[in-house]
Amino acid sequence: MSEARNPTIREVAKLARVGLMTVSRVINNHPSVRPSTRKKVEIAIAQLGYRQNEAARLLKGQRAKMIGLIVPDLSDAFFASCAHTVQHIARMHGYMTLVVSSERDADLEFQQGELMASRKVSGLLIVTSTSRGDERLKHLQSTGLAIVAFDRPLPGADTDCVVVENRLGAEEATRHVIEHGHSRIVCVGYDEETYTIYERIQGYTHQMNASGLKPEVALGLLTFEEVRDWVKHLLGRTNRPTAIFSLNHRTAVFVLRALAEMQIKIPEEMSVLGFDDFELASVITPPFTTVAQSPVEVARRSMALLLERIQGVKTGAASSPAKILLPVKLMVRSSCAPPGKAAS
Amino acid sequence: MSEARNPTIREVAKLARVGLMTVSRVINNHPSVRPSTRKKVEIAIAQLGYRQNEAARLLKGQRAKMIGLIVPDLSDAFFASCAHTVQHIARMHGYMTLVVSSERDADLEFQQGELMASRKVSGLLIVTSTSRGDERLKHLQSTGLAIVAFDRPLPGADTDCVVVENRLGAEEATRHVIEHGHSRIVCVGYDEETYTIYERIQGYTHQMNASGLKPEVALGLLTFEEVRDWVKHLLGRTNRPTAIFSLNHRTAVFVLRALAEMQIKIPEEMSVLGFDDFELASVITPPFTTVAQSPVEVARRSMALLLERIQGVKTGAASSPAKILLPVKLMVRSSCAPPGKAAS
DNA sequence: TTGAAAGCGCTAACAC
DNA sequence: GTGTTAGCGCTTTCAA
Repeated sequence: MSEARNPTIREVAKLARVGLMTVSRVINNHPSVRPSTRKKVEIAIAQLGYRQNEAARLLKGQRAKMIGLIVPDLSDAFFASCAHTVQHIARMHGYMTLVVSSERDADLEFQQGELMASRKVSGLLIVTSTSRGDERLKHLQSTGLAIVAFDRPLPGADTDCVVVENRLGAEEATRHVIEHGHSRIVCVGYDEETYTIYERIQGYTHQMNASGLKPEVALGLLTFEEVRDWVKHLLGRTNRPTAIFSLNHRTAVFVLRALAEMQIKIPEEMSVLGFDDFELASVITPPFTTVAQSPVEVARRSMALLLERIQGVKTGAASSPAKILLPVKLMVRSSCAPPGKAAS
Repeated sequence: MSEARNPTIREVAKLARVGLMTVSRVINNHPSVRPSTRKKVEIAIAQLGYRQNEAARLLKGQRAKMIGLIVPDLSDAFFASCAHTVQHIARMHGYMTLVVSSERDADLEFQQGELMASRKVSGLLIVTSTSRGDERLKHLQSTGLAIVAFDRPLPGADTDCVVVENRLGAEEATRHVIEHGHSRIVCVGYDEETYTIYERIQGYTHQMNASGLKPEVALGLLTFEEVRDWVKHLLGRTNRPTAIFSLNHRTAVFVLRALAEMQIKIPEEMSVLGFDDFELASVITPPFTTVAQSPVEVARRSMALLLERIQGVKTGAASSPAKILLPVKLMVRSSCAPPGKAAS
């Protein structure tokens, strides 16, 4: 139990034979310190292995060198990748990252956001699970906290925001299927409350209508069993759909599993494609066509915005919120083909 | 900019018409407060929406209601799942979670661990990337910090530790292949420095030897290209191996990809199995046989230990370190079969 | 059982 | 350019 107490600013001052404030100024890069003095202090700091005590700074009203990250589900590959990148960049800039899974619960999200704010984080990065109309988190902004929403805008959004071209991506995917000659294309997803899904539905619907086809959207399929039953039902229909477009990863996996279980051949008997790429998409049989978005890029841009905003808050410049729209990419693989005879 | 300053203990005291200390005692559940007094204070607290200022507590030498989590790579599905669970449980107990990816860099890991300690986290949960002989992190323990290692023990370990039956799992997997009639079974992984891989190699080797077969281990295959070349070389050998056992997820995916690219049929022309289960293992063709471990369970047990230890540190009881060994499960699917003619 | 005083390590405001 | 003073909100010590 060698209670090696950390050296304080006072000890540094004594060793460098200067006043407390001089040390403080050196630490905070205040300009008005003579270079020679600065040198002395820096040497003392190095010698003692001095490090700032954040608690003391906080008590004086400063913000912590921490940023908060709230995502719906940290065990989701997409968000995990975002978190990884966020944390990495944060570290590069001297911040640590407080991470929370909101479990897709708006109340929890709000409560944890407040908690982070009360911990004086410098900024908040958030993939919201609130629905339209829930603007509770926004008020944190007025306390001078930098906030960036990503993947989905914060309702009533006047925060910086980074999202991808969900609508365009879904349109392109739908067009891709249509160009293969399909006309009965259904799309599946859970929960149109979620901004991303909602947007993708819009894209899908728009493209279907533009091509004179009738859109058909299935929602609320949360478990594998539900998806399987739905697929089964689908296959039994007269004039059954010949293509399935899944609006999110989870559902895509369920569809694939269900189809495999029923020994339906992809793409001969059913074309399938999904939104959200995944590592094994090109490894599975057949290689799965998806709309890919880059979690790394989303996180990178979000952090850049946040860091800027943190600077800005410091210098008092509350510029108007930035809106960044990132491209997606249709990864054409082999799960789409012209509708086969079996399906006609 | 409604600078709604948080109420302080002083204001609560004034409102409740008691001294500062009484409020402090109520907050900290100190026994010697008359129930009636306590009541008054509690009402005042509720009325003002008072919350403790952690910075001030820290300054007085208390620990933060935070725990630190260090993993090699947060974007890895296994660790992401661990992080999710850790964070969840931490939250349930009133802690926030500081997360760091060490990028498999021992120096970074150490540095971030120290940083967390200087932030006065209550406990540290860590999947180390240090190799045998690097005991730098251990000294943090002597400052009274609760530490639990999981997935891998901390070198020179006298910390609590939660790991899985890597050795037994590898043995069982190897036996499974042998029972299918294979005799030329190679195993692949990256880096035998990593504890888990090392253990699995031991298990594989032990079982091979026990069955009178010659073990063959390929290591250091980090990129897809390297794996592909290795697989290609393997297939060209006279008396080529008939089964590949991958010791980690990443390599397994590469092997699968390489085999698919070369149009080698699994399991007819090559049996394959891997350590570490993944969501799509049962969806891909053919369903992939793996040794599964539960990240949720690993994280759950680790957090339980950490929470206990935090309590213990508080009450001064430094019990001897717990070592927990969690079972793994061989998920028999269809990627292993008796060696075919093509391979003989 | 309760309260008053001291000070944790730092920085903002003001002197020099 | 540099030092001195006064707290930030809390808990620890000691006195009542």
